[in-house]
This record gives sequence, C-alpha cells and structure tokens, in this order.
Amino acid sequence: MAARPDAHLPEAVIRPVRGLHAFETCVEQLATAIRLGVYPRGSTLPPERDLAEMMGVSRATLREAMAALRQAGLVETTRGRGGGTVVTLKPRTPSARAAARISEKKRRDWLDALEYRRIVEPGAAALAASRELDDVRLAQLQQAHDDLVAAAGTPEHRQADSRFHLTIAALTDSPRTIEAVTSVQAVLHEMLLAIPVMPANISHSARQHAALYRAIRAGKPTAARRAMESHCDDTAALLRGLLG
Amino acid sequence: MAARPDAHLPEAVIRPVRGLHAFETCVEQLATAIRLGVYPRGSTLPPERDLAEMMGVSRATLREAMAALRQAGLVETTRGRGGGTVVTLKPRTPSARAAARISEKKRRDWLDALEYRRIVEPGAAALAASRELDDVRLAQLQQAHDDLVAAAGTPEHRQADSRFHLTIAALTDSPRTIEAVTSVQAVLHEMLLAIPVMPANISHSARQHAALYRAIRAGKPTAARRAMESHCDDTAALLRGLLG
DNA sequence: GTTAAATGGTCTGAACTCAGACCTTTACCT
DNA sequence: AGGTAAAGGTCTGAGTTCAGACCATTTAAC
Repeated sequence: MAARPDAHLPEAVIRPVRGLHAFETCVEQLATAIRLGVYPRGSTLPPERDLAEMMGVSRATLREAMAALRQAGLVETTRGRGGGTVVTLKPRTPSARAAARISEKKRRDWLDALEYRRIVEPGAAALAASRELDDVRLAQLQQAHDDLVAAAGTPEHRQADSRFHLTIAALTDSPRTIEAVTSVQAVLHEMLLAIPVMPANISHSARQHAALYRAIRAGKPTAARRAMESHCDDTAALLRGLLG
Repeated sequence: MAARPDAHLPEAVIRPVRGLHAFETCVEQLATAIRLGVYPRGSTLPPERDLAEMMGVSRATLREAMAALRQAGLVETTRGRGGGTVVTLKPRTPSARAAARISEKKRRDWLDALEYRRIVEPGAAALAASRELDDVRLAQLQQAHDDLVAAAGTPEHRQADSRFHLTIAALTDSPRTIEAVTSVQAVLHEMLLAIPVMPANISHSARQHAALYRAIRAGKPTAARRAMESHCDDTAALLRGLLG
C-alpha cells in the first residue's frame, strides 16, 4: 500500500458537490420535465408547496424558479383556489440551424451520455421486464406506447418518445434507475433539438419500440434488453454521425 | 394529450435538488473516498485549494469538512510546506453487531442499490473491455488486480476490492459511468461494514475477479459483462439473504 | 350568498456559502 | 543563513437559501 494514492482514482472519484445554485437547478429540472412532456401543455403543475417539498427546496427558492419559467414563457400562473401554474409551452420543433457551433465540451458530454445510455436504458428495460407488473402498471405502459404510436407531429412524437422511455424506467420501481434514465433522456432531448432527425428514422424506431413494448409486457428481460440495445445503438449511430 | 400529466411520471421524475448542505456532502464524499481506499492510510490528500476546486466548493466550506474529518479521527493535518492532510484511519473490520437495527428506509435503499449495481457495473465492465487500452491503463488494471490478490486482512481486502471496481469504471473514460459506479460502491461499502461476510465468499469472489480481469485485458466485452453479472448476482444474493 | 379551503404573493431574520485577500508556519533551495 | 515556495489558518462582506408566518385572491362547497 503506497503512501500516495493510485493517482488515477482520485480525480475520477472526487466529483463536484453541486454545479449550480439551487434555483437554477430547479429551473432546469422543471423546464426539462416540461419539455420532455412529463407535464404536457395545458396540464397544471403541483402547488408550489408540494413542488418545493418534492425537490427538497424552500418555497422561496422554488418561487424564484417559477418566476423564471414564467418569464421564459413556459408556464402561466393564476391565483386562488383552483388556480395554479399551467404549462403553456408548445413543444418545439428542432431547428435545423442549431446544429452549428456546438462546443467541444458539449460534444464530449453528449457522446458520454450516449455511452451511458447504452448501459442504463437496456438495463432498465430488462429490469422492468423482470418485474411482476400489475394491471395499473401494464395500463401505464400501454398508454405510453399508444401515445407514441398516435403522436401526430414531430415535437409531439418526441415528447411521447421521452414519456415511453421514462415510463419503462418507472416500471422498475428503482429510484436510482429512474433517475439515471431521466437524466439521460434530458440530455438526449437536448441533442435531438439541436440535431434534427428525419421521419425515416421514426418509423424505424417505431418497430423497435413495439418490440420493446411486447417484450416488457410479456416479461422477457433478455428480449427487452436486446430490443433496447438495438434501439440505443441505432439512435446513437445516427447522432454520432451528425455530430461528426 | 390529457390536461393532467400521466400522474405516475412526475413523482418519479422530480427529484430532490440536493439532499444535504455542501459541507456535509464534502464530508461524506471525502470520508467515502478514504474508506474505499481511494486515499489509503498514510497518503496525503491534495492541498485544500485543489480539493476545493475539484469539488466545486469554496475553500471555507471545504475546510469545515476537513475539520469534521479531523474531529472524527480520519485524518491529521500539519502545516507548512510539505505539510498537508494525511489519512490516519485504519480500515475497519466489519462489526458483527452492526447488522441489527437497520431502518426500513435504509433497507429499501440498499436493495435498490443492489439492483442498480446489477445494471451499472456489468455495463461498465463491458464498456471497459471494449476500449483500446494503452499500456498505462493495462498497468493500472493489473495493479488493482494484484493488490486485490495480495490483500492481507479483511478490511484491506475490502478496500482493494473497491479500488478494483473503481479502476474498471475509470477505464471506461465515461464520467457518468464512473460516477455511477462510485456511488454504488460507496453504498456497497456501507452495507459490507454492517453485514459481515465470511472468508469463504472471498475466495469465490476471487475467481470471479480473475475472470473479469482476464476478460477486460483480453478486450472481450461480452465475457466481461457476464463475469461481472455473476459477481454482482452472487454478492447481491448473499447480502439480500442477510438483509432478510 | 356566505364560508371555508386552496392557492399564489410577501416579508423577515437566521444560517450557510462564496470569493478573495491576507497571515503563519515549515521545508526546500541557494 | 536567508529567501522563497507551499502548505494550512483567518477574516470580511456579499450573495443565497431557508423556515415559517402572514396576506390576498379565487373558487368550491354548503
């Protein structure tokens, strides 16, 4: 046992305690949830007091975040009983010209997210498929898949896609797994807004989603993992190609 | 698109912004790094200014954390050039009586960590095996494995085990993967302190570690994944048994 | 129509965190 | 021996966040 550490481990293991201020983090998290379609257009967010507790933050801080979201036009707020904060953001269509000027750092981060996703989402799919799913869970899964099939425009499809993946994660009942998938989907969403994807790929994805859905519903972990692996591989290949 | 959210997603997706104060988080992180053997007994931690920057925290806050570690007897500090903070903690032997009185919440968290680990570590192993490993990396891996084989007592073995797993994660070069494995190993370490494991299991693990090492060195992702899966499954079965 | 409940809006003092300058101690170098 | 560099130790003022009480507005319930 040397008196110096292994030297490669510390820098890998010691990580930032927190990147941003609490209210910035709240803004990001809520904005992401809205953009991913966790709170669809027209839906009402939970009361401030509840949200603050969910996020482990004081109401004052949460309200600052809400103000920012209001400012940015994602939500509108009304007072009084039955009031609350309503999502007004229209799902965005990817902007073709956004692909330019992606910093090297961001590019690295995105590539890392793709590799991490390849680990996390297939694992989540397999775990979900290995669960005994009650009727409620099965209905949630079917709903998410139906929404995905039915999604009309590109932005709606994107949100339905996120919700499908998040729903699979939620089926695992594993907080760590859910968080991992959520954070991966958030980055993926960001990438897909910057890098427009053609409709051809959507029908390709649809087949994979269907296979995934069947495998999970049938309780076949290996098949579910395989289906998710293919899906991640194909998406990743596409995005890597467009990232250079 | 309903006007209410899917109801099962928000509570799964909205997560605490941060659980603890910055200085508490620093204490935990450093204590974990020390207990995991990232900084072995007798080694010197980086200078306060460097550590503070690594953790994204002000020096004042970091120093509070250091004071707590000193207080707890994990480290000792000397001033002046060539001084610094030295790890004095002896690796602990699991205490047999600690297994009692584990809160239901903690038990759940531990079980979740085992499931998450089963996703993350095999994925990390496969990814590491798929990398082109240069001589430096191979040497790191071999060193970690040699340490593991050579480890004398139980606590030393435990630290060498952590370092072996963390080293594999570090080989992936994927920040997200490294963080995931680190956090999982931290919880695992906590579990193993509370739930003593018999020497018989160690020789069983040793064979799996050796297989894992060979697979990664040989660049065989599938074999590496399988080896890690078996390893995680066996450890998990053991711990689940002891957790009830 | 009155009342009660649910919701957002506001305020305050305490605690935590930060950035950065400056001080003290010690060892290495010339 | 003297000087300099590298480390920990200290201080200060500003910014952030917190917990909780209280206010204002609107609607649902009766």
